[in-house]
Amino acid sequence: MTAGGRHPIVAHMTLRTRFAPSPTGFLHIGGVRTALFNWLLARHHGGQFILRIDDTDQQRHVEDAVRRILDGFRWIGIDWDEGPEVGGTYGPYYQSERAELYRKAAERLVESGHVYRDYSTEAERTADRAAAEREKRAYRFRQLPITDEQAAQYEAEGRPFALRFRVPPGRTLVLHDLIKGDVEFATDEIGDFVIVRPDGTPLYNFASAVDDTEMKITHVVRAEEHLSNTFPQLLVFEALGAELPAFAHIPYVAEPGSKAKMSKRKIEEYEKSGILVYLHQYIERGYLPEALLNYLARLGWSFDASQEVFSRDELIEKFTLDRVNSSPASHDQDKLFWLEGEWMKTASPERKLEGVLPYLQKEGLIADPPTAADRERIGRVIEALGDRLKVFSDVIKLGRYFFTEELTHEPDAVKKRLRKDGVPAMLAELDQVLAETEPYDLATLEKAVHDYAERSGRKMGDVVNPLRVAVTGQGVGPGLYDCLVILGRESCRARIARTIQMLGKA
RNA sequence: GGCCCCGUCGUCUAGCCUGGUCCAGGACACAUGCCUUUCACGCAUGCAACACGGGUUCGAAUCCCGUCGGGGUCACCA
Repeated sequence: MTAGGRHPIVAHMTLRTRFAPSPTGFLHIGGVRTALFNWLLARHHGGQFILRIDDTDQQRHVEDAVRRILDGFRWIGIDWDEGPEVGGTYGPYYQSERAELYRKAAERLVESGHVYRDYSTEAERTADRAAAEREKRAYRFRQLPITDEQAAQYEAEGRPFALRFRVPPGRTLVLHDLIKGDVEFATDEIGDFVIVRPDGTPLYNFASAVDDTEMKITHVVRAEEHLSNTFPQLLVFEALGAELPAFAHIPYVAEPGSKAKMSKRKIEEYEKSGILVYLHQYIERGYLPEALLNYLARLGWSFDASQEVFSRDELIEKFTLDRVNSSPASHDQDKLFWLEGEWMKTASPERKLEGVLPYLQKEGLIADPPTAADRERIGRVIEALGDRLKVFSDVIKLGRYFFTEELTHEPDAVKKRLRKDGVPAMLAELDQVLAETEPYDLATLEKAVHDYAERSGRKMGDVVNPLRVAVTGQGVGPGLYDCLVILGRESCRARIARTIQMLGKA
């Protein structure tokens, strides 16, 4: 038996891909990337992308988790043709609502003899597994010998049973994976696997194959940890007499600086070192969706030897599976951040203003809703910040002082720029310069400060830097004259006075 | 442990299928310099890799074998 065609992308049929998240916790960027590859493949070929919720294993709080997943996709710009909220002709799209479909499929497999009732208990299986381990042989579940009388008796007792797939011995399965190439797997390596629990709920390897068949999925693109799982699924497809989809197993996303898969247990550790692994963390920090989309697409995929920056449309146009790498890629926070900066450069002032708003409001630095004056000031701050603003939340770190009269001096900057002989006296003179500069605008201020430097025989750096720290409290930031103008004369003079006072005290 | 996948600069990758144009190209990061009032941006330069060992060949990152390393999977999880 072989799976997938050699020319799997067939023109006459519509290409259909799917992403099937289980609604537990948050969306991981590795998961988003898997969804993205599915989506790009569908969009590139004018096909459909389906969202299916794999919720066979849990009951509560599913709706909330699903909503978070959906919101995440909407944010990054991945839309789905069928699935939750939009419906579709092959629904329902929640596995928990597809019980009847699974039951029918299981029934067919029982009738055709591919599946049998397993009355084993957990204790028995545990013992067998332990025995196998002791004897250093692999544990593979096989049907226990059972007499007709026993079977009849169990049935009469109403003894619970699971449905197991009878794996044919001695066969070699071949998968023509679109990324990994041909992969062979011996059925002797596969134990008889459970397809339906005693309570009637289906298991992944079965439900997945049934759904992919029913939903007419043509291309299964998923993370490579499913590669081994594919073989039992192949058996299910075959037993069902279903047409096989093509498979593409993409490498997983490894943790930064390593080839190890990102681990849920290390999330806190990652966050401490500035590594974000959940989609919502990027949203909360004010990343641009196109930057993350660009980054995720490039992780394990490339178009040519040089292009790094891709718009959404360009990705759709250029994405093909044959350019997907077959080895794992580790998450690179620095590269993402660089891409973020590249995309932020393309954002309009209006968009930046809207993006920055929530952070200022959360900090109580502007009114909610913002006043016209707030908007006006934010616009000027954004312009002054320029390329320094990489993610929206940076507005707090970089520009807090524009929105509050509280002046907190950064210790390092004070030490470097203000703790020098003659600085308080110079600041007092500069205060006079600011007081007398008329009009109080960029060009005039610049000339005034220049003249002062010349007059007092100082280098520009020795004037400008202390003055910056005096009015902003920070050693780095936008151009000094931008700061002076945005802050305004009165505020600047007040800040200088406070700085002189502070220097006198310490 | 069995089986399966993977192995090019620190990282993302191009090149590998169809051996020579590769003393291995691009990007991020890092370093230095320029620009500049700081930082960011921009520009220039630099650092830096074919996991190892055999073989095939006139010639190997590219083909073959082995070793080592990393990962996945062996569930009534997905």
